[in-house]
Amino acid sequence: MTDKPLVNKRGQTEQEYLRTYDASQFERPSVTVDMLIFTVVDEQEENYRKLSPKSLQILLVKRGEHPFLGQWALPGGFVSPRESLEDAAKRELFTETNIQNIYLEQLYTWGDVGRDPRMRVISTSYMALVDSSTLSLQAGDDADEAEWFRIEDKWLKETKTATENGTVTEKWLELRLVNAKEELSATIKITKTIANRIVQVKREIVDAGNIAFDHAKLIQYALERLRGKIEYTDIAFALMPELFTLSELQQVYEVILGKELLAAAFRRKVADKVLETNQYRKHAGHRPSKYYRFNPEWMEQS
Amino acid sequence: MTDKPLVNKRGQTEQEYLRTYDASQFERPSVTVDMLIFTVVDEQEENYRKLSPKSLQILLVKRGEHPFLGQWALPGGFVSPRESLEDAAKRELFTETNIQNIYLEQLYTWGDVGRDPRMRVISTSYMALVDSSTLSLQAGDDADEAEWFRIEDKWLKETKTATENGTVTEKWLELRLVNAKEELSATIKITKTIANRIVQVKREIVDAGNIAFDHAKLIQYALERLRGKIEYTDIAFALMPELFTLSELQQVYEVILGKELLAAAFRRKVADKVLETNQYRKHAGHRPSKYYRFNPEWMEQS
DNA sequence: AGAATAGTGTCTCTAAGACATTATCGG
DNA sequence: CCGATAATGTCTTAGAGACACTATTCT
Repeated sequence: MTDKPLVNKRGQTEQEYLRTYDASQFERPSVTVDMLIFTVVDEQEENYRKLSPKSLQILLVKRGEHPFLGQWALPGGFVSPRESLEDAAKRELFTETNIQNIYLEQLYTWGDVGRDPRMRVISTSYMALVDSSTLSLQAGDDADEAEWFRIEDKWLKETKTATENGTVTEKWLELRLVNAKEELSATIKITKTIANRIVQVKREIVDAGNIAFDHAKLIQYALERLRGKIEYTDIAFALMPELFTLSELQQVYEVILGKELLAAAFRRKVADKVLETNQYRKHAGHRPSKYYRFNPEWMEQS
Repeated sequence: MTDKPLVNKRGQTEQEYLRTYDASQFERPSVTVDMLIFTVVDEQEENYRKLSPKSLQILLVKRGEHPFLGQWALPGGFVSPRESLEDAAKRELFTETNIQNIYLEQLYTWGDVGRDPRMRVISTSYMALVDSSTLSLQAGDDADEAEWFRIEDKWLKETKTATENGTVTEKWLELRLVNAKEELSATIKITKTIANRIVQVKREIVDAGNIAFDHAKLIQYALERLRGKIEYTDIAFALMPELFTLSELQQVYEVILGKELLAAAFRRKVADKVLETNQYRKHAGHRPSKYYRFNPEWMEQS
């Protein structure tokens, strides 16, 4: 940088400083990544004319070791010294699903003390979105005891109280994760405090319902983020196969948002984001629908 | 939980397992928090009739030790074993500014290897928003070499290339941090890859321009998040004093978004979020403006 | 034929953009 | 009076919501 080497108060150059630096002087926490792997799958439908309803699913693994032995947890693991956080997330994703190159987004880093009874653990959660048609090729392979759960949440109750300089709103939610074999149900309390024009949100687990660690909280948070992001970005396409009909796309929006959308408005909204093909989905007992694909020219803002 | 205690494959109960657990078996990274502390201040204005223009500022500290000795860095420090991530952020904020109970939000966790030449460091960045009127009371106190910098960014150039199954957009930005005494200028490249309907964004420092570590990247990211959030949340109020005029509020939006807004539309938009007072800002060489305060009853969606 | 979805047309309503107009001060 | 900001009125435009209507298939 300059001709004269920079020295610190003890007269050391950078090389000297680094040579004598003791990296072990601070006690360090363990760092892990937790994966929130979502997909949307078709449920069974007996009436051949009707569209099969879709459901949002999340991947969990059964714990084979203490703590929380036998309970269900998010896939994840320790970040090794030589890999970046994102590489660790990709590695965990690959070992769990055998899939690469899918949508992956860092969500939040959970750093409360006491999250893990063994030691201090700080963990960063990543959300991955998988197209279920890719997935079905290798469902239930080597992964011991990894299973998909249908995910739903239910509003339970809400209270709002006035305080000296603002309000406090408490909201209770039930998070339900359902499988052919298992049914997990957790209760989470979300407290929103408004004081002195500052909004703060806190999440607490009221009942973990057989979900290990604080993972019920991480799942609820991810679901909220997924809902928020699907409205103003194009992440929904990461859940779709290469070719899809507009009705299928709309179903994906509906199952994530948990409400029905009007077809006319929906089609107007996505019109610029998709490209027509000349293929049709046929043999469905009703008018065939055109297949579309994602339009990569569509530039989302940012 | 049950009468028979759960045991793992080695026949251990949870108590036995935890007693024999070796917490030091994995090599662990250091974890730090980095603080992005923003405020909006009035610049000088000679014409007594005109409103003083506002500028967005960020707090930096001058490094007194290797590495990056003499360069400017974000305030921050190590997370200690007994405090949560958020507590660490609050502690750093307090030691740096003497302020508590302000807006604080976790932004992102940076986990690339080689971010710090001393050792593996993973750091979580937190954004804090400060009302500058509170701040002026204790500006430039004990904090050695902490200073506010006016922050601006400038679009430099953009390229868009078609690839096999999507597009790649590269955008170069200049980040300028200006002070009475110093002027830092960094260049950042943002690469946005769209492949197979999946969007990925990567940030790289092209020229760190006397900003320590990868902090230029963290600052640019925080600025982008601040811009995004001010549009769909009410965080702007965290930057305002208790009483403010609507023109002042509009100025804050304008300086953060970097564009002018139409007064009529702006007033319609914030009308429900504020409460009138019967006080006026006078002696300004023009029609007095009414003071408003934040309306805590205004519920933002979430 | 009829049950179902696919796809379009169009009216209404709301919110944002644009811009003109009035109000009010300090000098 | 003048220069400046404060505050409101109103026309236009864009987009979402609502809903009716037409098109097309398979058993």
